[in-house]
Parts: sequence; C-alpha cells; structure tokens
Amino acid sequence: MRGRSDVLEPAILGLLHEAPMHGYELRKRLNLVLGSFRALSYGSLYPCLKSMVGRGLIVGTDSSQSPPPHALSGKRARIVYELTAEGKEHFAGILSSSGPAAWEDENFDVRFAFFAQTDAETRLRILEGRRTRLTERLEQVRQSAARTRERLDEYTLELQRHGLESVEREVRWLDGLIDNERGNRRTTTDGSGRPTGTDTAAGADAPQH
Amino acid sequence: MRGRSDVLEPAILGLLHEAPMHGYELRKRLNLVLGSFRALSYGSLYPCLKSMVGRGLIVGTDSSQSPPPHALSGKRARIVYELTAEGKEHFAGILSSSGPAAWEDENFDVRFAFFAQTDAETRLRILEGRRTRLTERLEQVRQSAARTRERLDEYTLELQRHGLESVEREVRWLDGLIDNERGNRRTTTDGSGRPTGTDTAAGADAPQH
DNA sequence: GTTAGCATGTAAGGAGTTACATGATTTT
DNA sequence: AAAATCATGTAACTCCTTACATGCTAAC
Repeated sequence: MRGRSDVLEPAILGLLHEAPMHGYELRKRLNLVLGSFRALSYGSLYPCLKSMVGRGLIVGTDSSQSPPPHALSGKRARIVYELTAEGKEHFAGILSSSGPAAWEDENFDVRFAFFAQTDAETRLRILEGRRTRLTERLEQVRQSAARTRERLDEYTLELQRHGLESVEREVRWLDGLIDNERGNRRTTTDGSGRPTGTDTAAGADAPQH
Repeated sequence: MRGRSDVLEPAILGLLHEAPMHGYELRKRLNLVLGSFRALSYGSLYPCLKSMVGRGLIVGTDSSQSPPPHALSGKRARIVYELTAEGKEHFAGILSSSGPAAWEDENFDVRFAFFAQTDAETRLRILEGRRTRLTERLEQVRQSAARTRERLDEYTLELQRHGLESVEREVRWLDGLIDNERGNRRTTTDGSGRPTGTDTAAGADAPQH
C-alpha cells in the first residue's frame, strides 16, 4: 500500500500541461520524459488515461465534434486530452513536493524534465537529494566490493567498475547542475558578485554542458 | 506468452555454478550480476528458488543434516542450494545462446557477468549485437530529437543530452571490450599481425581496463 | 536484555508487457 | 492495391515489490 512509484501519471500531467494532446502523440513524447529511451506500450498508456479521466484530472475531447478552424483536418476519431482545473492543481502539488520519493531512480527523470515549471528551491533540494542518494549507493557498493574483491573474475570486476564509473559520472553531472542552480539563484536575488559559498557566476538561465 | 526476460533465473544458475550458496547470500551477490546496483527482494528470490527446485534445476540441502567438517558451525536452519546435472546442462545452454535476447537491456548485464564461462565467439557476438542495438537506439533518438528540438525547454534538452551521452559512453565501452576480445583472439593463436578472419582458441580471457 | 543482522518464507498487489482486436489514413 | 503508419483500446499475464510473519544469533 505504501511507496507508490506512479511515474506515468505525473509524466502525462506534465506533458498535457504544456499542450493538449492525443494518446498516440503522448506516447511518442513520453520516452523523452520517462527514464532511458524505451517506448511505453499502449497497454499501459490508455488504461492510465482512462483512470485519470475517471478521477477528473483530465478530459478527453473527441475531435470529431467542433471542427477545428483550419480546413486541412480530415483526421477523425482521435481524442485530444487536456488538464482540468483539478488536474492542474494536482500537478502543481506534485511539482512543489520535494520528498525522498522525488530523487529515487524511477521518479527523478520525470521530476527533472519539468524543472522549468518547478521553483528554484525545490529544484535545488531535489538535485541535492539525488546527489546524496547516489553517493550513499556508491559508498555501499564500494564497501561490499572491498569485501569480495579477489573472488571475482575479471569480467564481473569490469562490470562492477563500469557500473561504479557510471554512477560517478552521474554525480559529476549533478554537481554541474547544482553549481548552475546556485549561480542562477545568486544572480536573480542579488546583482553583485557576493561569494555565496562557491564562486560560480553563471549568467545564463539554463544548465550548460 | 512470447518474449520472457527471465533475468533472475540465469543469474541464480550462474552464481550457484561458481559455488553452492544459501538464499540470503545469493541475494547479496545478485545485485552485482543483475543490472544497476539495486537489491532484489526476498519476495522474488525465494519463490524463484522454490520453482527451480520443483523443475529439478537445483537442490536445496538442509545444512542441519550432515554436520560440516570444521567445528565452528553452529549456524543452522539454512538451506544451501547447488546445481543438479540438469541445472548445469540448462545453464550451459543459456551460455551458448547468443540470440537477440542476449543483448537487450535486461539480459545483457547477466550475460556479461558470466563471460568467463562463455566461449570467445559467443562473447564477441553478444558484444557486437549489443553495440548495434545501442547505435540503432542512438540513431532513432537523434532523429526524433531533430524533429522536436526547438519546442523543448532547456531542462528537457539537458536530460536528453545527458541520456544520449550515457549511451554514447556505453558504446565506447563496448568498443574497448570488442577490441580487447579481438586482440586476445589474435595474440594467442599467432604472434604475427594476421588479419583476424577465423583465428580462435583464446588463452588469456579477460578484458583489461 | 535489547537492538541489529542473519535466515526463510507467504499473500496481496502495483506497474508494466505482449498479444489480440479493430479500423482509418497515408505512402509506395 | 498493398504496405506502412496513425489511432484506440482490452485481456491475460509476468515480474517484482511491499507488507506481513517467524525465529535464531551476535553484538553492545
């Protein structure tokens, strides 16, 4: 009962918050926002949409009614979904939350994808929470690795090494993002070059690679 | 009915092939062999062991019977599992297979973890299959990215960029491993720089980092 | 003597997949 | 005219998780 991941629903809310869409288009966009690049199946998507309609978070408007303004629209039988007032409220609630669930593997990517609509403090808390989570894991794996080092063959070792390196790389990525967020915050709150902890001074409003 | 992933069972077979173990210990070792570093729950492990016993792949010997040689063993009530002849055969069958399933996300790590027991041709085919799989995905994502580039906010773009970079990094990792496999293959058969072709019989079977 | 870790399991349920089923539209 | 893609959905199933339940052993 406890510990719902529910990664799909927030992703749908977020995409529909940007623009109304029909299911087929949603599905294509979802793999960018969901972790990794795997495509979600319709067998998951449509039942989820149905349930969300049932709970009043979204409404599906059949596009065959009320013909759209431009003449070139022979496409029928597609249902365009959009957020209700309740759905918007619900999404806002999700965006403002920054509990531990936000920085778990399954949820982090979705939360990050909608950072543009998230306020700066929440962004920073999630990034830092994620960073802590990863370094904890790193520490844990390194300790268990130290105990069983010499008993592993070279391929298993290589796999472990590569895994550790991936996580380390992700931590460095987060470091860059965190630096950037702090830089932005300082510039927006205060014009002068006040030394707030570290000396970053990023002028642009976006993460830089 | 089609398309079983069954990543757990091969992993258990592989670990028990190295040494007999009880469930609790298996679980600790599994997260190295399974992708990422997450721990598997007992709720998955024990039913799986039970089913494997039922199918005659492994046997669980209660360690309370037949007291072990060394005197310092007061630990009771733990069931040590080991492979049966049928289990060994089944595992050998898995190891020699190199179909498309072997290089999918869920299976690749497990297959790689037991490369030390896999013959050189199969290793190479799996590594190359995985590489092709990843570059295909890369191409696909890049194309869909090109179509929706300017409509995304900077955080979504950053997420996409980071994802692409992760996959690119994985491809480079595979390139190194493939080079290594080919290098080993050539050096052991022939000292001269013969163009690979059909040189086999690897002696030193390990990747170097 | 109580907390932490070892050790084994079951029951209920969540989140997603594949396979099936249907039909319109666009491209070749 | 056929094939690919667009578009929506359902039913059965798989894999795995959480929560529950139990008891022993080591450390503090």
